[in-house]
Amino acid sequence: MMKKSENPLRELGRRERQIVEAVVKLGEASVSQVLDEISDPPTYTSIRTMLQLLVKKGVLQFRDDGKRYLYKIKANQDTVRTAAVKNLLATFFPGSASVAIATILDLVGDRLDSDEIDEIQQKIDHAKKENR
Amino acid sequence: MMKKSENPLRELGRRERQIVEAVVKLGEASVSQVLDEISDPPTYTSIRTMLQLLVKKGVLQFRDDGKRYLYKIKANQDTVRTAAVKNLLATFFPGSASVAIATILDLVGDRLDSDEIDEIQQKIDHAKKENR
DNA sequence: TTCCAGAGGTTAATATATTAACATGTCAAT
DNA sequence: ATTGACATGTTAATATATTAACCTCTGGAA
Repeated sequence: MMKKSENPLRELGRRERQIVEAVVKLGEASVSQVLDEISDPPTYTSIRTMLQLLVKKGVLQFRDDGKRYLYKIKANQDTVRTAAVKNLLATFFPGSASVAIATILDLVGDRLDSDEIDEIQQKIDHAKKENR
Repeated sequence: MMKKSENPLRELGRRERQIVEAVVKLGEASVSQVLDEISDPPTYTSIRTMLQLLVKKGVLQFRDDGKRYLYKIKANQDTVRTAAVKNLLATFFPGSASVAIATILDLVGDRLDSDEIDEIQQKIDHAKKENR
């Protein structure tokens, strides 16, 4: 039924979003790690409060790791990624996914290794076949 | 110099962001159009207030169109798109741009027309050459 | 001509996000 | 054993985002 907004990041305020994105990027993170990841951070305590809040909101979850907590996003990583991509396409590249891909390639194309290129090539070939 | 945060959307609250994204998606939009674009909208007046605020913050600009205003994002579209892609990659696909592309292809691959596929294919070929 | 729909101007109330103070516990090094 | 670094628990103050009321203006329909 897809309740609670299909995008786990849409309902967040500025700082909340920033913190969740840091956690997503790190995969799993302690308060300190989040603090280090943020460029214009508030105090340690403030970040802690936000992390707690995000847990209460159901966006993050946490577990014990010795004496500290490690936080990570509650939703499945693939779900999160897919939602992020969907939003990117719908908002910034409506009806032109190829331009989105072109933008990515322009940004990082020369840093892809051949394995990755092959992988993409396969997907393209598949798309070609589907489309024929 | 890249002041004022390299990403024009990073500093925004929940609703602010939602409204800016609607404007970006529409390219240029009136208050009513933004209202129609939002799934859980507040009142017309509230949206108007937010649009004004976003203009004051320098995120949007507006112009007369007969008796109403049309709003659009202030930054160059290409800048906005690039920033969005950069953020997507850094946050959700760190070090794996190819997975990002694969995700896009999985989402819309079967809806790409052959022109678009060719375009992507060219970019891939180019990347292959660069990488050799 | 009157009236209504739909636009913008201004200002204030409210809700929420954000920050952080203060207190306590624990472990490791001295 | 004491101290300092680093962690959490709790609670409150503050800033900001968000909502919307109330007003005027204008053009077209009745």
